[in-house]
Amino acid sequence: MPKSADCPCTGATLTKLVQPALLATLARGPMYGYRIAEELARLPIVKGERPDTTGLYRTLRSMEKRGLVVSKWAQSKVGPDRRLYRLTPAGAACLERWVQTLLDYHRGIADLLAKTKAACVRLRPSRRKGDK
Amino acid sequence: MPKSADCPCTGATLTKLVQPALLATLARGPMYGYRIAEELARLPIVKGERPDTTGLYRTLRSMEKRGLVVSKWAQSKVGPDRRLYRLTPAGAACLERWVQTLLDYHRGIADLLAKTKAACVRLRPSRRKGDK
DNA sequence: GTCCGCTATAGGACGTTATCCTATAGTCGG
DNA sequence: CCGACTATAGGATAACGTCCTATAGCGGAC
Repeated sequence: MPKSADCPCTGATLTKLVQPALLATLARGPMYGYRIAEELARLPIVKGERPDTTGLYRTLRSMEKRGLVVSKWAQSKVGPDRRLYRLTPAGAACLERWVQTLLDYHRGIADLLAKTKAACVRLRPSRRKGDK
Repeated sequence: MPKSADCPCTGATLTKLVQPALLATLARGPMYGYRIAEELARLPIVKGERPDTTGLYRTLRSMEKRGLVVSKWAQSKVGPDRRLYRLTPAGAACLERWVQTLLDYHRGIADLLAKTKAACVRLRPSRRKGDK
């Protein structure tokens, strides 16, 4: 997704499904990177393994540069300071655009799935006539 | 998706949804790049615009290197020669694995969509009490 | 008290992927 | 002959993902 002019929420690319997940998570209130990683790990889409933190932090920074989130340092009682991220109105608007994009993906993948299944059936007339 | 050891059909990444589309298209019979591009342009997932041909040709080459397809030159009566691609058994197996992966994506996106919608509702108590 | 592990953020390096621009070459119609 | 369409492909660059490493606070084990 070269051209960074348009947000991924326009559906320009399928990568970065992390972004809507991230925005949706931040919509529940301000949060910091490490915690967000834990939250994202629970999503079925990333199933289990916690996302690479380096990538996540970089994504957050780039989203801040694009005005979708803002951050400020906050103290912690149990460890090092945290960079607390908060959704901006632009981020909320972006999240709303994601709804349509995700609907498109959902339909598109359903279509692709149907075509893939059909292709598989066509490819394996393995067990034919008396197939039980 | 560094590690090229595992095929995208394992669900390692969301990029390259072109690949199942491509495999499903080739499952209907041998075809060449330019024509595949036309076919892909009809899919709802890429909606309208024909995919970048450079990327498509490179994807085909990499898939050949991975043994999913094989190619041979074929003459054309209406233009320059074409590189005809054909699915291999490995490619067919890959296509079958894609079914489960696409199912996972389908469910994952549905989940993400639900969470995104819920987040949007939470974010806009805009019109509240008497909202008509 | 020191080492180890957990929390928390981040840079460097590298490989992969996507896309823009350009090059090539055959065919056909005006 | 030149432009449009067909057909494939390299170069360059941007974007993205991930591995490795660095820093630093905190708490428990030994």
